[in-house]
Amino acid sequence: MEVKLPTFNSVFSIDCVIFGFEAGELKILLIERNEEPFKDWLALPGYIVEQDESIDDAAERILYELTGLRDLHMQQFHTFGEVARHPQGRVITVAYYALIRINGQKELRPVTQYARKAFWHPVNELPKLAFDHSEIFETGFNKIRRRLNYQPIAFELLPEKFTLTQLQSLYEAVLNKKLDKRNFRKKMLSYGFLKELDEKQKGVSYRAAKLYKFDRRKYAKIFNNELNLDKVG
Amino acid sequence: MEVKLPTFNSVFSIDCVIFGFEAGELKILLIERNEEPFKDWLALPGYIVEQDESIDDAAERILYELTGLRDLHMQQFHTFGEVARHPQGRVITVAYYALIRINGQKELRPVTQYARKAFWHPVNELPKLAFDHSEIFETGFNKIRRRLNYQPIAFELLPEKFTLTQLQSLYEAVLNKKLDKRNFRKKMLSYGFLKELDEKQKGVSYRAAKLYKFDRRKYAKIFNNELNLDKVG
DNA sequence: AGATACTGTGTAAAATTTACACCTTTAAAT
DNA sequence: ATTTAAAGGTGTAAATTTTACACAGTATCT
Repeated sequence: MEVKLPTFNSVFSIDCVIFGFEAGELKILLIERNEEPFKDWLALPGYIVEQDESIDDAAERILYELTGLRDLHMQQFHTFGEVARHPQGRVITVAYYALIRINGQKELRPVTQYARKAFWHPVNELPKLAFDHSEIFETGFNKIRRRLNYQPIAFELLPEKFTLTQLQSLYEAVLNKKLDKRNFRKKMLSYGFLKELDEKQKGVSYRAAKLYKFDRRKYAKIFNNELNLDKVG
Repeated sequence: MEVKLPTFNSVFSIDCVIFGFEAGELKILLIERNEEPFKDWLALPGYIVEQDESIDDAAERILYELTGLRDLHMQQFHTFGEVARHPQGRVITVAYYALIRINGQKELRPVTQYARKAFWHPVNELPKLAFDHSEIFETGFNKIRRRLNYQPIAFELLPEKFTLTQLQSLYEAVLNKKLDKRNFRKKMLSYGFLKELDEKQKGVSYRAAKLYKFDRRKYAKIFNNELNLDKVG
């Protein structure tokens, strides 16, 4: 492939805002950088796109290399292109988000040197991050807050089987407000895409709640793969 | 500024999906290309980002150079990064949209050689466009369709003074469905951000309609600069 | 047996959305 | 002057959705 295009020393990168939900708290994935610039700072997992990979592929690869996580459903949400956002040159970065079940087993283990470690951090009280990563995080958080209302993203954060109270507290964490229990349940169940299981919560020291499952097929059928979880909050 | 980053021959570009509204029809701005590849094809206005400009600045400049239009409120909506989307090399493009009042006076005149001419084309029955521009257009159209419901973008497409029927037919054009006249008016007026003027439409051969103005201040006050024009359609 | 902690449930009032049709006004045509 | 054509402008009742609100039931632990 002959390249005739005018070029300059420029780099595409990817940054990832990965949300998880644990102990009633919303968290994101951070790394501790092991490379200049911003060595030792906390940052979003992010790195440089290769010549022969699409940005979607790059996002998956980079997240894997920096955190050991794979096969997330990542989605681009904004591109940051200020001239001076990177101290070493012109770097335009495409930001992606994903949502994931945090899971004791899944180990976070960077497979490159660029990150010393990767870990979950509550979205409240985030420290200052490297580069413009604080801004990227804010933009991504606003994005999923809005998307919660018309896409079934909540279910990607919960275990496969969950109670209605868990679902509600996730909504409360993302929207940052209290919801009414009876109204929330009525609304959620009315959609018809939650499947009630013949199973109950285990290991709690109080009355165990029923477990539910998100039924992706029914959801797609009902909403033609999108629509209007409006006014849950 | 020392560049230590790994690089490869790569290019950032911008493509613009500019919407206008005229004669009850939604249109977008196309150019006729005067350069290989895709010479003589129709395309979205788009070109390459310079080293020392932010992508937002680049979007404004490029639109101006290819069409003569300036000072639009452009907003990024998606980044396209497939490896082979450009036949001459790796080009990642950030797509922007803007909405504008089409206006007999405003002349469309490219100021570079890259475009032979620029013109408005109805969004229905678009021909095949260069590169992946048809896909970019579709993505942008879906975006504004959704945004219509929670951002005051409709008013950017209409003349400063407009009738409620014009407003309604714009909504109908974007959403591609008929709305009920009485309900539409009730809803729109209930928001309280439309200012009724002491003026009527002129030059029509039937009863002239009242003119209204979008009151940006009231809008911001009411909605804290955003929210919920939900369920107009 | 009692304490603790969360589960699970219904109803009435208020607000919003929907469906629906005809008379009025203006300019142009006759 | 009268008629015609074309769009302007208006209200109400029914249906649906949203909201506000409280307490008895059950599992576990001590």
